[in-house]
Amino acid sequence: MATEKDFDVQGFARDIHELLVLSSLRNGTKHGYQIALDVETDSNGLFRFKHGTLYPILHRLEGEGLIRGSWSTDGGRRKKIYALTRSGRGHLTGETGRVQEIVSRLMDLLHRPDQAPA
Amino acid sequence: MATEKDFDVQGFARDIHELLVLSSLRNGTKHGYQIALDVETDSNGLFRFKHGTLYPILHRLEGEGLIRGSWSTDGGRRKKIYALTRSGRGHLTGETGRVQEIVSRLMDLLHRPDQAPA
DNA sequence: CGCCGTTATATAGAGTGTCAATATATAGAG
DNA sequence: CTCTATATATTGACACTCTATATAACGGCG
Repeated sequence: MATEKDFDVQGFARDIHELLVLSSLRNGTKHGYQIALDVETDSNGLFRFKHGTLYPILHRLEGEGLIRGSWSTDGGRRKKIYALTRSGRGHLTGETGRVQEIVSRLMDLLHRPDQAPA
Repeated sequence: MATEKDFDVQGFARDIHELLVLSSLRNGTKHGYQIALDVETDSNGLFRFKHGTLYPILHRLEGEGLIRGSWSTDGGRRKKIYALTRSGRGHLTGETGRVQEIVSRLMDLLHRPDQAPA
């Protein structure tokens, strides 16, 4: 009985972005722009967010209760500071494991040695 | 000079499907329907193709010269038998390496231990 | 021998999400 | 005071998957 949610490429790509955001928030609260900068730095430029991609993700995650944002007008420039919720932290752990599992089974398939055809 | 094509989530999802097809063809020629069945079997049901997803991919790969298809009316029922081209085999090797690199850097980021905030 | 499920390929339309471009607004440099 | 960087947000174009439908022939069953 495969209770586990079955694989879906579309959702997989979306999950990667979400996990990058969640994971970036593990180390403390940040505003959106900072998340984008940090993800780019931490991945040595491999992963980067476009504005038009990042903000919808942030709103989606907030709507799901995985992060919580609060406005800060500190210094005059408004920023929306995001914090990882308890639920978000759990989601990060669980989904990371799920992605790890999928990725390892994918690479296993791709690296499987050639077999003689029946 | 980062010659390497930079990461793109959308293309990444597409690549996974393409690699599954290419990889399935390593072991010999197959028609589309058979590829779908084999991928599902080989991945223990984790990865599976919908008809509306598979055929466009097959046509795309054929257009790029990575696979070559030829019609077989053996027995009456028409099948389009696909074979991996030399170029396709090279692509499979190269892209598998690239995907491996990306996922390993992704998992590295996600598993990176929490750091004390500055 | 006609009915129907399986094999087999194909396309159209809907849905979802990324991406490029643009808009707004403030702080700080020159 | 203008220009760039910081900072958030939305809109429309585009790409790709997914659902549903169409076509067609094989094989089992009554």
